[in-house]
Amino acid sequence: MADSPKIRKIRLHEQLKRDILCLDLPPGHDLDEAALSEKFGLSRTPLREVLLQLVGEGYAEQHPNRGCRVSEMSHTSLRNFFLAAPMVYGAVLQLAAQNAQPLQIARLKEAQQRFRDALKSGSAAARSLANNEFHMITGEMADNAYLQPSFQRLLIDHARIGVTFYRPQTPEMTENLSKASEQHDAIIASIEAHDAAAAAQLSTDHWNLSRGQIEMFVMPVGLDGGLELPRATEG
Amino acid sequence: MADSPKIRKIRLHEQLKRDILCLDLPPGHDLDEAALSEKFGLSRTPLREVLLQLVGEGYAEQHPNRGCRVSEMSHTSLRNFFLAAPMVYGAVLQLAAQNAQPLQIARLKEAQQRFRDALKSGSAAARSLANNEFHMITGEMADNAYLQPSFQRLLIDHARIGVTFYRPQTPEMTENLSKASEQHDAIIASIEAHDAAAAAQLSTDHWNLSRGQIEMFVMPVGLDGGLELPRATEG
DNA sequence: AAAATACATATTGTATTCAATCAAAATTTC
DNA sequence: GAAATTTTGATTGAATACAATATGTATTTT
Repeated sequence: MADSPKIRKIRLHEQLKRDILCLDLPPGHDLDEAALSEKFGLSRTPLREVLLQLVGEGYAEQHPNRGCRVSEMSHTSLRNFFLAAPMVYGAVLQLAAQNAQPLQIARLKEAQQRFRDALKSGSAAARSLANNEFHMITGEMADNAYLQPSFQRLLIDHARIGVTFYRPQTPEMTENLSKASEQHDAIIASIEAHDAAAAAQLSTDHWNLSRGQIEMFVMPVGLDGGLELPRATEG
Repeated sequence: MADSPKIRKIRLHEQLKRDILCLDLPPGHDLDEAALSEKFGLSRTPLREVLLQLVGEGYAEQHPNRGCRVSEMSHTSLRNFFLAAPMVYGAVLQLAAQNAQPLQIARLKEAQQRFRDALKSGSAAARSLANNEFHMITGEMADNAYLQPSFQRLLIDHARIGVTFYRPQTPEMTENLSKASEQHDAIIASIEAHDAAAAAQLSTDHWNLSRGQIEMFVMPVGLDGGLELPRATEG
């Protein structure tokens, strides 16, 4: 097992990204330099470079003299997410359909297989990470350096939202997950056919499904029946 | 004149950004650590952090064991730029119209004044930088952390393209510049009126004007008259 | 003479050390 | 006893020293 500082640095980077995506490192969590430095066997200098990279990629935020923290997720960011995501996702999938290379399509199919596996046996985190990988590949396919940065940031919070909200607890939610998987298959087909229009439509559909799922969590149907509510108090 | 390492670091960051935007540091130019370190009176450690930040912001690219270079601009990137820019610019201006704060509007007006000044007296670089500041403020107004990264990257290359192509050499090009200035005024008005639809339309107009100007350079009208052309040969 | 290999040099990457800044706790003063 | 100030501990930021990697040149071999 090769193990050099360079390898450790890459591992650290990958590990932190995964931990942030699946909320093992929750929003706002302090990324302590000394602790991480010791844990990953790297001195603080290369470690800080990794943290700066994460900041550049949108995984973390830097506060002067206060170190780095995992990017926050507020109600404001959620709203902005819903505003930007449909547009960027649509554009990316259209371009993906136009530009996808055979090798990338093969990788997309593999990712989709992993997503299917995660649906059966995995946790919410595993599903979300697999879904993230799938969409990351579509981003590569689009091959547009100007869209990529926003797309990447959207994917970060899409994954984190997914971990939070995609915990199937009702039959309808489980059904939605298999629908999402079917849509992935359709997306692959549209990309393989280089059908940009179909890809755009599928993007909309996929997005609407995702949004519906999230809405079920954010705005659940109220509970029926005889809860004894305390009298309202000011304060 | 206060002068601490922190200040020098910020100055270095600002200076490099400006130099890259106005092509004083052209695409592909090597950002030598030792040289910059000496020039700005900083050790290599904070200098490297600035370079990493520039990489994260899209100003530079990092190659393992080969240091950092100013981001490249190829025909591919130009095409991708034209694909992404109208969409993102439109979205940003709409959101700017919705969300702009009075203080930001005041700053936008100041930026527009500087743009007007640059039109009269400045160089192509000065005009492009002033234009860049104007649009940067609209990006702040939009206040959407997901769109911001792509918008920022577009602005970088918009500025660099501007320096290259916005050198008025014909009356029509000069006329275009004052049209652009008028459009800025109209954009300010639409933002101040919180009229998102008007802002969207102006974004399209502004973009079309910009694209037309660039096209005049990329695809100039052919030269008339008696050039003795060699016989066509197969390549 | 051309190609390949080895060596020298320059540059990047990492580690360690030192300085500055911030937050919190304890002491002093009102 | 409460508020303000000083002091202390911890953490971030910068500089220097060291190691590894790559490129270019020179020498050797075919």
